[in-house]
Amino acid sequence: MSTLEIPCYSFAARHASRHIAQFYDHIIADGGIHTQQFTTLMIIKHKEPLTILELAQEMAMDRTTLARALGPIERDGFIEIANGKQDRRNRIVSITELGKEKLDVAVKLWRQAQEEFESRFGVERAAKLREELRAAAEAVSQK
Amino acid sequence: MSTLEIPCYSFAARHASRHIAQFYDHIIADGGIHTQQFTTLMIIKHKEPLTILELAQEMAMDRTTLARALGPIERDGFIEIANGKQDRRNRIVSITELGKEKLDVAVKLWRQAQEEFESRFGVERAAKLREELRAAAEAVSQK
DNA sequence: TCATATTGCGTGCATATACACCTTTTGCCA
DNA sequence: TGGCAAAAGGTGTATATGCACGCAATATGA
Repeated sequence: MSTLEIPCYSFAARHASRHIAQFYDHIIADGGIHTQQFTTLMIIKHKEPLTILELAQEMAMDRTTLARALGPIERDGFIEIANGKQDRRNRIVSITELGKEKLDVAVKLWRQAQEEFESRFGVERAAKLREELRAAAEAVSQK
Repeated sequence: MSTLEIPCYSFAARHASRHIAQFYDHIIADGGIHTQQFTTLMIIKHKEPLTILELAQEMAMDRTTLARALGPIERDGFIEIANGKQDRRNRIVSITELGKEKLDVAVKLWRQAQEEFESRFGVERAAKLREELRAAAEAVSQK
């Protein structure tokens, strides 16, 4: 594989991200949601109720990207988005009972994916990589 | 940042990929192409002429994803896609003179991004991360 | 209190990503 | 050599990603 000939850190990250995401999606897809949606539901469940902006900050994502990602899981009835009472600019996101049920199934599949990844890559090595990815994201995010 | 509360390797990779890509794009954008397009042009320049499938394999990408990514850079005149002579199923990709000019400018900006990343994250550490990303992608790709 | 700045959000647009399905062309072998 | 499998590629559909821009609601200060 001549992929390595361009030592671009961005390409390396993108490349790994694509393949790892595919790996997870192929395992989690049976649960009816994608890996990205799984993460979103997990955050919502543990932090609800919260606004679009708060959710975007929790996930370190662009606000508009996240807002659009909510579309499919709202359409499928996994979350609800209501108008804010105190501040009417806000949109309040919360998980539904159906969403919690989906999440319960997905969590089991996600654990399988996590374990399979650790099995293939190594537990210590995986933890180290995750920490380095977090640090790299932080390094490029600071002004 | 409570992002860390979900120790998902897929989310960590996606998160880092997003932010690193943004970091690179903000530097390279002045050259008129995106980071992903830069990588594509680099590969094409050094491997041309090559088919869609060969290019996709070089970049370890899905064939259809890559084929669509060629649209904008073909439209802008940076590459040409011709029909194969020997095998008429093939589409032969090559870079144009305009594409080479764009690439020359982009390479300079890309080097700036590389150096800035290494400056922020550390040269050795960055090299190690890139290698681990490559290994992780390989680990999840094998059957 | 009113004008203005700020905040929270939605939308249009463009690229990125990949799966399912289809057509065309080629290769192979009975 | 005729038919069928395999290969190369294109298209429809759906999610992911983020920038520029605009609107409505809130906060602020004179």
